[in-house]
Amino acid sequence: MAIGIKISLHEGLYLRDPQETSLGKNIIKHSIILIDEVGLEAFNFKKLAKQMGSTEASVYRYFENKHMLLLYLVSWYWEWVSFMIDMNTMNINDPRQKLHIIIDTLVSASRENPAIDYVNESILHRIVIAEGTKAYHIKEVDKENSEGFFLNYNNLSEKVANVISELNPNFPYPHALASNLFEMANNHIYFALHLPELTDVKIKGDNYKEVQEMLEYFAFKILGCK
Amino acid sequence: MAIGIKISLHEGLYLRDPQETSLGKNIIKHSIILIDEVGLEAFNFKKLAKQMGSTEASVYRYFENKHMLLLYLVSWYWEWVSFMIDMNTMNINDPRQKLHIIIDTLVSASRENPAIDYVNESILHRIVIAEGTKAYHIKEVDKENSEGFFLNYNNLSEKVANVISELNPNFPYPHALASNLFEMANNHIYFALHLPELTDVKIKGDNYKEVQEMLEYFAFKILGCK
DNA sequence: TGTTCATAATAGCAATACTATTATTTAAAA
DNA sequence: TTTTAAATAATAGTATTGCTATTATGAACA
Repeated sequence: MAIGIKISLHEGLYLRDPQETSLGKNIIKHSIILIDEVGLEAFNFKKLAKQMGSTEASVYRYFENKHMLLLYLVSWYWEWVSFMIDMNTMNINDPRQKLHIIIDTLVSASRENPAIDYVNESILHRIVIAEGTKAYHIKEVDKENSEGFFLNYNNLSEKVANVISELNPNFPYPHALASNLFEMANNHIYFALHLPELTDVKIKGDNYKEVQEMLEYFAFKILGCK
Repeated sequence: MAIGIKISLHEGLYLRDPQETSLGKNIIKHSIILIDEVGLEAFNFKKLAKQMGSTEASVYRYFENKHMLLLYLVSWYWEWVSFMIDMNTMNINDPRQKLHIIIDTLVSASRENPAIDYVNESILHRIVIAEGTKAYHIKEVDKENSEGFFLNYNNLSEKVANVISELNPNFPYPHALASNLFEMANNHIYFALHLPELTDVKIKGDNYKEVQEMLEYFAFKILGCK
């Protein structure tokens, strides 16, 4: 099943492209597992190196620090979602149906057939849910945004905003609705699992159906078509 | 203007109640200023102690670590918002009008007349916007939630959910809409200032009018009353 | 007047976030 | 096949962070 996909990410995110070498791929693979396991705060390059049988200094030759590694992983995730949306909406013209597919992809991107063996999309999804906002809630946000470090997220927002505007050209907040759908999808999965007082949906096993239904309710109601 | 308000917070948040001593109040005051200035990542107790002319060890006798201090500040903020909502909706019965006031309070809580001299509500609002989600995006979230560390946020969510249900008893997602309004309010202020591609609203000076209008549009449209 | 309590001052230690240096392996070029 | 370059491993080291312990000072109070 390993099709030859290469997720394209901003060069400024890394010092050496991890997708080019086996050590690089190993860093990606194990960092996903380890961040999920211990959380971003307790995660560091020494533990990562130990776990993958390499050295701290070697990891540092790929990523400047753990913030950049997180940003890389999060960007990877959104680029992956964007790619899945493109695949799933191919040949579909009805914007209404496109938005349905976008929402479906948002909550279930992690369950799609894995095409890249060194990335466990399902665990990566958990990381984005739990740690994703830390990638841009930083003092250097303006500088990093101006350098294009958040392009994958920005582009996806633009893409979904276009579908929204197609569906309802008079809707005044297409970008806000787009980014709100992303945030809501992740937040309410997190809430359902950890802070149930903050939501009304439940998750059984890996069934995100209620989250998906809620997003559809919100999106189509806001857009005045339902 | 200093009315004798005491914001009531969960005892588990601190080791010693900072509201009880002048050193404690100083810790609150200066931590707000310093976190805003350098960001949560670069903030630590040594710098805080230095800035306020005290010692690291003294700060540690009030808060277990910087996570707990952040949680304290965030809880303080939400309790303050909750208090303001209660004040502003006193004697108002129409749930529709209540929701208007809630949204207004959410975006402008920081501009209200400051009643507690050692807390700069306006700066605290910036901290909650920029660092707030880090308070509950942690590995220990389940344990801390079960100990009631997020009660202020949970209670506010419940309060607003009740108003929503009053307004539209058939609406299936009152808690989700409530928490989404909180998150959206803060996110889109942050986006407008730092990641403008992710929103459609603009902020001029300290005028959050467009954010407020958007929240009203979303809330009332979703609830089917507009 | 003595006792208790909070804070200040200082020190110290283990872990973190990096950087530098050298040695070894691998892999491509001549 | 040898040379050379590049990537990685091994090791060490430094500055900062996160936190604890010890003692001294001063205020409060009984």
